Amino acid sequence: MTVPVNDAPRPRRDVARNNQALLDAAATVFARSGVGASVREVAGEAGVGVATLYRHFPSRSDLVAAVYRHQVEECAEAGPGLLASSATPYDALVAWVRLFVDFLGTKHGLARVWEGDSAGFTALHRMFVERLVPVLSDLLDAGREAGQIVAPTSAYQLLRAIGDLVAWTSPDPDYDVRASVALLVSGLRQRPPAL
Amino acid sequence: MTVPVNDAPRPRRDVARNNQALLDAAATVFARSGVGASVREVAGEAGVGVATLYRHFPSRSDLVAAVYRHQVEECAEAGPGLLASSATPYDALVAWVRLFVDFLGTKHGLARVWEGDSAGFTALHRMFVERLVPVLSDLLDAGREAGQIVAPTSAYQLLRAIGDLVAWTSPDPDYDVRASVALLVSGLRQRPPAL
Amino acid sequence: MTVPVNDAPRPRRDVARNNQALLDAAATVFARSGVGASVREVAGEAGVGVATLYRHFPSRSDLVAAVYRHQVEECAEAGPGLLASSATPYDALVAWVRLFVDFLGTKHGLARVWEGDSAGFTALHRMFVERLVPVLSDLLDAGREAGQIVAPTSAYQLLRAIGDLVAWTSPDPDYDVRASVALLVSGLRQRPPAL
Amino acid sequence: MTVPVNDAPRPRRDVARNNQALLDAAATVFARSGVGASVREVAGEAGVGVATLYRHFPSRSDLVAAVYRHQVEECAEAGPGLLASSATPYDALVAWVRLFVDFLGTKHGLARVWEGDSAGFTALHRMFVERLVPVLSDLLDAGREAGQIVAPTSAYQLLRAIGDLVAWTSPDPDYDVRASVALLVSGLRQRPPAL
DNA sequence: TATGAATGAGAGTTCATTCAT
DNA sequence: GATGAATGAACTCTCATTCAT
Repeated sequence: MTVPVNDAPRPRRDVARNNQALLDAAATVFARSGVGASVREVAGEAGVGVATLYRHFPSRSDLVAAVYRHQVEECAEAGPGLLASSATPYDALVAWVRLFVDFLGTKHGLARVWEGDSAGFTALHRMFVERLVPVLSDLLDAGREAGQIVAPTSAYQLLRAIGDLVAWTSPDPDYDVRASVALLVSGLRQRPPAL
Repeated sequence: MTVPVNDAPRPRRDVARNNQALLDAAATVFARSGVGASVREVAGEAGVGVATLYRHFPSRSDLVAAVYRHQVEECAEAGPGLLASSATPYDALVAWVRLFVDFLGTKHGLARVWEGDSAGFTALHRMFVERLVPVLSDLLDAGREAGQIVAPTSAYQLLRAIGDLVAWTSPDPDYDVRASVALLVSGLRQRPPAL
Repeated sequence: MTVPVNDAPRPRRDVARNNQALLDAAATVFARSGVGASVREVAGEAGVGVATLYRHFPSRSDLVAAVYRHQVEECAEAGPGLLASSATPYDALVAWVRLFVDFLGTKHGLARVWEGDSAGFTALHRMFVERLVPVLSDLLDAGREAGQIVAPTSAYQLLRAIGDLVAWTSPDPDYDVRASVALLVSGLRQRPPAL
Repeated sequence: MTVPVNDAPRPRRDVARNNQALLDAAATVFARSGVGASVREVAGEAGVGVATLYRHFPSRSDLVAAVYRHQVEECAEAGPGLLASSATPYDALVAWVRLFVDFLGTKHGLARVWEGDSAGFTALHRMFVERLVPVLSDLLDAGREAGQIVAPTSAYQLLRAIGDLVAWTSPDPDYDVRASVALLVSGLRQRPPAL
């Protein structure tokens, strides 16, 4: 009798190590030079050859998505809990947006997530839509049901607005991104003007 | 024999012509390919050599600023009139924002205006601050005096938020920039949540 | 305890299997993508790792030679028979050339056999010279003895000419390699012009 | 009255100089490393940057064609004269082939001219067909009319056969390309065997 | 003054070969 | 013995900017 313990042999030690090194390096480099950083810079930071980077992440899209996957997941998973533990749905929404802003806050150039696939952001774009939109949608629904939210804004629309606001963050002492996001969220409480 | 009548002689005819041709070309190209368009594309569109472009506008910053100067002026000048002709200061603010959004609407990649001088946007940045911030400031003050605006948002803060929202516009049928801006403006009517 | 019965123990079953798989794969791949095909393609076709390929055939030269060894042998062995069964030595020569052309016909890029070892063809080159030149030499001698061949062309010279003609075959509907070879062989029947 | 001396202003001195330097360099490098040599090698040999090479010759095809244009022209132009000055059409053919072989003789890797456009030889291929085929065709026709040539070989077919024979020339003391070509041409004098 | 050719660094990507597992 | 991940040099091509004409 044959007992296939595991179809896929466990990954080699060094492969896993490199993979992690690449993710760490990419995170560092992306934070430093923006998401458009050169592949060489990332590989160099990780201490591996460029081809190794290509082996692990065939397209830039894959790398970008991989780098942010964990954080996207955390964001997505936090939604229901916040809804349960907050005083009101609107409070939950605010709390979740805070989380999302914290996540995006340190990344440069992440606004380009929204540009179709022009720059290799398709995978991350999809992750955002697939994981985050439903979560935010639930929060908005709850807020609407409670009468706290009246603006007819879709989850995607709001997510993207926040994203655009936060993602191109540049160090400007006279500008407070979080205040802008707060303004935006605050706008949900009433009918917005026609523009 | 040459007699320099004047220290700053009026510019030669062809120089002026080239200058205008370059501005027109840049406007066209920026609208088509974004502000990051290649210098060759602009020079080619204007029908002049690249070096001519460099002579007229030593840095990209200068070119970008020159291209948008007129429109920035128009925006700035429209402020007082709107305040006078609108039913309420808030209405005037909304109307002015509409103008501003219209202005930014057709440019691609203008978000970079806010990135210090990283991509040569310093001059435009300064124009925005010098001409537009005071105008928007007046509008906000009026709204506040009328009790219509309560959020403690500075003119610069608001300008930049709108800019970030509008400028990275990519053709996404599921996203409506103006709706996001409306949300933001609507948020001015009450105290925003702490974030 | 290990008792080495034999200095050269017969190869392990799987080793032999891999060897054959590699040869088959190489034949397939060479026919499809040319002799310059990537090592990964060959290894992949064989279903083994690249390093296995390198173990079996340390240099590309070895692989190429091994792949064509059988066919070279067949060609070599057919010579005497043709001489015996053909009406005239010249007919035998033509028949043998046909065989040789058939052999080369399906391989791409085999002209490089003649480039010293630049691309790893030394081993195959040697096989050609050692096995085929004598056979062709006999055919030429017979033809000469019968008075059918008068051009002072050596076997190596002729072999190589045919090889160059046939081997760089590219799919060109306006070109018929066999016709060129026929022309060449036909030239043997008289003194060629000085060139 | 306007007298347009020349619509296109005469090329700048340095441009012409660079152009020539590039052609010379390419000729040198092609002779040394083959036609597949890297663009950097050519640019380096010419003492210019790679981009300069790209400006002058946008595709490899253009460079290759330019390098050999003069010689192709000479070959083409020599045809009629040879026909007039030779004792017989066949002698003229032989003389012309000699010229052609001289031309191809020093180039490495020129066999690839015949590979469709796979490697950037399209332009040269076209030159060969357009300029040389008609010339060779006339020679063959004359030979046929004189009864000296009987093989039903087209000019293109013959040109290509010679090309394949000559072009992959590698330094092999035991092999004489010219002898092979002589054999081929000699074959034209009678019906070739079926192959 | 206007031109566009020259520059050279840097981008992404591929591949034969080696080496740790 | 077999594996396939890692390597790093090589490739083509592009661009903002400078400089000779």
